[in-house]
Amino acid sequence: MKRAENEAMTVGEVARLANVSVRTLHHYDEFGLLSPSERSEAGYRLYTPGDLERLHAVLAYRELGLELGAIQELLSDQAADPVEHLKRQEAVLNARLEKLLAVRRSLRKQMEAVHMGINLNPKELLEVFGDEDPTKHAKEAEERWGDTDAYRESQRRTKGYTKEDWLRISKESEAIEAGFAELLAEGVAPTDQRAMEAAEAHRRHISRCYYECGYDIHRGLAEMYLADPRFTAHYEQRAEGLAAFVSAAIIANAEARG
Amino acid sequence: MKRAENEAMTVGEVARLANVSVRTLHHYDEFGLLSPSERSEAGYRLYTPGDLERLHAVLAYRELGLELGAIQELLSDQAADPVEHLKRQEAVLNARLEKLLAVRRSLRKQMEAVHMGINLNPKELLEVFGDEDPTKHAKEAEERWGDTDAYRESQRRTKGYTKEDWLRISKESEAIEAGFAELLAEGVAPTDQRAMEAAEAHRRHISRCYYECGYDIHRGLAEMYLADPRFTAHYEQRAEGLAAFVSAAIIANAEARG
DNA sequence: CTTGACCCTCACGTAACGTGAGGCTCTAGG
DNA sequence: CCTAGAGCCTCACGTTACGTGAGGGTCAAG
Repeated sequence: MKRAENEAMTVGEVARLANVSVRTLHHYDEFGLLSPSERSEAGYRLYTPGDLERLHAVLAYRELGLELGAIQELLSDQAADPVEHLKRQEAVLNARLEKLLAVRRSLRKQMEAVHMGINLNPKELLEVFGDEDPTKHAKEAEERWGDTDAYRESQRRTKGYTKEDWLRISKESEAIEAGFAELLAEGVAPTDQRAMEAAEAHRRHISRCYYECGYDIHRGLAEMYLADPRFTAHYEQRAEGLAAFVSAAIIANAEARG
Repeated sequence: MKRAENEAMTVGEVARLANVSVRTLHHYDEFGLLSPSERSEAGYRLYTPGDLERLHAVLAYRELGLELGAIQELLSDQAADPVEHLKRQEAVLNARLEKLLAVRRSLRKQMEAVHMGINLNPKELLEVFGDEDPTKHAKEAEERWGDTDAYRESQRRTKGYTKEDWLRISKESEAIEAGFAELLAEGVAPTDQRAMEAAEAHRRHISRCYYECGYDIHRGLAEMYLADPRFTAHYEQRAEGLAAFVSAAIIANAEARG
């Protein structure tokens, strides 16, 4: 057992986990996109958790149709912190989603046309494919992204966060959580007006600082706070029952306003 | 001007229209997937409207990630009428959409984790990519589709439409349209209860026979009936003002129930 | 009758792996 | 201890869906 203290995984294990082929991992290694940080004495590739994280980013970008070279550039971009990557990924993904939705609209229009015995002319149907696929050939990806609404939107919110900004954001979330904890301590019900206001503040905070968070998405977060022990723990370590309280408040708020 | 009566288009024109490269069209020709039905005396490829229709189907399937060989099989499948193709495309597309939405959920979870200072373990993040991409390697596509919820759902509705079924469906839409026309003739307002019931019947008819049609999608159809002259004409030829009436009734119904 | 925009047919290049070939390495069982 | 089988290694050529010229006709305009 030359494997680093049970930490590292072999190619096969990683491949199964990420549902990619071993060859793919070899390829990424060869390409220099993802080289395992360790090797066993026998020369076996050993992937650390850190490597897995990188792999995750790679796969996320790949899923969005970026070329390996472009992915490499993005991942080696020093100026980009993890949140930046996540935002980029979401921006590209949103563009991709919009495209697919457009295709679906076109499909439904065709079905409706058949339904009504109408002949659509092929030219107009082809137009759906006309708007450039924003994920293809993503050289100068930065520029391209500037072209998508989603990215502009995302950028508009995050334009040049400075250290002070981050400090302020972190203080804000602190204040919001503290607010929840206080209400809980006072014995206020999560369906109370004040709890719902706290939930709304939480939602708006996310929307301002991270991503557009509608009521349905917010509801999803509420569920996760209870379903995922790590998120639960985050709240529980401040006060017992806080996770459930926050979750309930968010849901009540979503019901009321969403 | 050897071009067949102004009907056919050259590669370049088609390429621009469909936003693909000329080479791509050459490739499809060479591959036998889409050979223009005509050639000019000089040997220029000339695409007829029929060819454009086929190209549209090809691009739709391609957009969904199918391989050219698979697309060819599908398009040469005699047993499949146009509606069948559209349904297949929608089924695959829905699977693709679900996948992307899953990735987006994962991204948001990560952002939320950063937001809360939590460390997600890479293994679980990789799991998002774990569920097979239903569009990849679409040999025996039929079988694979049988694996996606969307397709089962779609199939469940359409299982073995016979000629009588089609006749019944066509009679149903006839009846629905006649119902609208009658209400219009009686001078009933589109916001009237009876008009909204007709709209609801229309929506349910589509849902039963074609695809899941929610209120928002239905609203989209209503807009299209006014925006696209061919759809407008379809209703107007039955009665003047019918297109606007149907459209208004659908919207009223969606507002009320959606 | 030339010029520029298109078109043709080869034909080789590329990206992201797939698919063996030939050969170590590791762990469980006899 | 030894062997089988599953897993790993490094070449290295194959594949898909085009990209990218090369070399050479075609066509409408001036």
